[in-house]
Amino acid sequence: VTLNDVAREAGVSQATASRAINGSTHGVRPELRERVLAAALRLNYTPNAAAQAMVRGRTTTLGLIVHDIADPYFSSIAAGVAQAAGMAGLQVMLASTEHDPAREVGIVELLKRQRARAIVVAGGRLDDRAGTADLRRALALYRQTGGRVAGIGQPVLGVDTVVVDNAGGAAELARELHRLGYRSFAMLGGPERHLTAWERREAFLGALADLGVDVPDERVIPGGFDHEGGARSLRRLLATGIRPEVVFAVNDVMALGALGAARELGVRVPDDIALAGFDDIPTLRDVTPGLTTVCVPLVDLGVRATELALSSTATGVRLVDVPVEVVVRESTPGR
Amino acid sequence: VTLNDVAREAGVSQATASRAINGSTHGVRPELRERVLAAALRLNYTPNAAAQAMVRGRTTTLGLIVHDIADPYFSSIAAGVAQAAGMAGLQVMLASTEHDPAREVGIVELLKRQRARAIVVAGGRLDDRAGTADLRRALALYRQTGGRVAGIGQPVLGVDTVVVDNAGGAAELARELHRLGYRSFAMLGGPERHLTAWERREAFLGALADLGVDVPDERVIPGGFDHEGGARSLRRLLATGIRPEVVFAVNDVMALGALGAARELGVRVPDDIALAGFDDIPTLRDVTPGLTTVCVPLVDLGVRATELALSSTATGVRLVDVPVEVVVRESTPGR
DNA sequence: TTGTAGGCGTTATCAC
DNA sequence: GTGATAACGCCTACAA
Repeated sequence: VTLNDVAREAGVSQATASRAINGSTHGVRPELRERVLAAALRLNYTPNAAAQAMVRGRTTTLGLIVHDIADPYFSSIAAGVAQAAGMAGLQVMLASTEHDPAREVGIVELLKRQRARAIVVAGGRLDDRAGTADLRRALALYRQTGGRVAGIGQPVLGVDTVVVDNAGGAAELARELHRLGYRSFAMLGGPERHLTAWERREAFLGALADLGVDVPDERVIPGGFDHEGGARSLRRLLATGIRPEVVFAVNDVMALGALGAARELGVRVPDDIALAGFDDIPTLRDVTPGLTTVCVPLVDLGVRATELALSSTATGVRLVDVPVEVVVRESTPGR
Repeated sequence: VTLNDVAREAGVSQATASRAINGSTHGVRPELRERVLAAALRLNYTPNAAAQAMVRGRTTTLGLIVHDIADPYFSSIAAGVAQAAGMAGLQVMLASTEHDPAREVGIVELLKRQRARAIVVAGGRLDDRAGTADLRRALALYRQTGGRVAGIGQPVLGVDTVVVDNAGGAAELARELHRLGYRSFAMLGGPERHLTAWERREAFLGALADLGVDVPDERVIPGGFDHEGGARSLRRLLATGIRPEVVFAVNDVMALGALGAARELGVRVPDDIALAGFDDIPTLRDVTPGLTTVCVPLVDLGVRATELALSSTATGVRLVDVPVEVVVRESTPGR
């Protein structure tokens, strides 16, 4: 059922029907207006968004690319994006890449096809030339067609980015732990080439070095960026016989994995070993002991990235720095 | 940049260009094909999905309606939907209603406008005539235009539904707790009119009654269906001076809220009071003590609902029953 | 205020 | 095999 049908049913021209239903309230007599609306209702008419998009040349879709929507980190960001997009009258097209870098490019191309108004890329980047370069290229092409883009994390995609102060947060955390009296550290460092993990590792180690504390390489355990990765890394660490006073996992999900592993091994947190994470995901409110971490305003990240994308221009790359804040909880009582 | 541009650039007709790029590989000489593809690449051409959708009369979009994407219950379901939709070559349009029932109707209408292929409604329903009726009507109208729909939860929307066995799970949980030796119960019952909450409450109480255990009304505390609701309800319960042996919160998120409240009040779980929830959200893996609950296969719910929607027909309502399973953990050690 | 007509980018049905 | 040409459903000058 098309606008044409409605017009005929109401006994008016298509133009009038169009104006009555969607357009300029201005210019249509109330009586006709009523008649058209009634006809539309009677016929269960709904404007065809595709047709509208075509003639208007743009859609009201905003694409959101995440690695895994079930991860509280991403779902919090998604909540922010959904919120901000809603305010702007846009619909969110969610794409979960399941950590497959090749899919990201495919998704960008799809969004380009759809003429999506903007794209928010929320995934943390790996430092792999190939994958990132492909995505960069795809995004550049998309922008070339008038699309707007914003990233979250590191400014490595050649687009406007909400930059999380990973280095500052990690350094501050290191200093705080030092202040609490810890002197023997270890780290669950995540993937070697993962940019976020890398930034947090380097800053943490750097700050400790500035304080005269050295962390030998064997105390920096690489591994997955997820729950299981954290668990495995902690097991590996403890298996070496090393017993640091405090362990820093480069994100909360890993820290929680480590916490579970410690529990299984009968290692008490924080009595036997202190533990800290990064992100302050909402899950933490339910965890005992409360996990010391660096609070990243996740929902806000989504909101800001959306706003950034919508206000972005075809040229130039803007960066928005987001401050983070150390939150000390029971998992690092000090000594 | 349109197909026309590409055709001109390649020196062929628009029809040929179309065939070369998208269509029937059959019918275009390899040489021309190459030329067209090269031109398309050079011009950064991307087919306009809106135009395609219009002429084809349908899209590859699947709508997903949830109350709050940041809630682990919904984000797990969303992961399942995303997965299944991906398999079927569809894109997921995520809509978060933020618990606003009026928005649901708006979203359905939007999806109808978009000519979305299907819609999955994941939100638990309130037993409010008005809200549900409006949504029912909107969905019926959508289906009338050829759209496919599946719901998750209770079959009250007049559409194919993945039905969670709330009653069976709650009853089984009651029996299990009884078997563990508990005789004094209380319940954090959620909203009075919330269907899911209602089913779980009734079944739990019914099963206990069958076992000869009575739960006085003052031990069934109504409240919000969320974290804060659980916390408040537990506080209210304890404030009355009642000290049940075990408390059943009608969902895990509420149970976690209650757990936090108990902790604040210095009430130990499970030593002073045992606690059980419902859903088995992923968050639970990180919580101590391990929470006894009824496991609902959340991701699977999303997958099945998606499949159900895609295979649904214009007429008739099919129901898919999903079994649930009681999982006993440390929060109910028995007595 | 209302109607007419052209065009948005594709695909598909025809002839050639 | 390839190329005109007619839809698809809607919006919007422009004309009346």
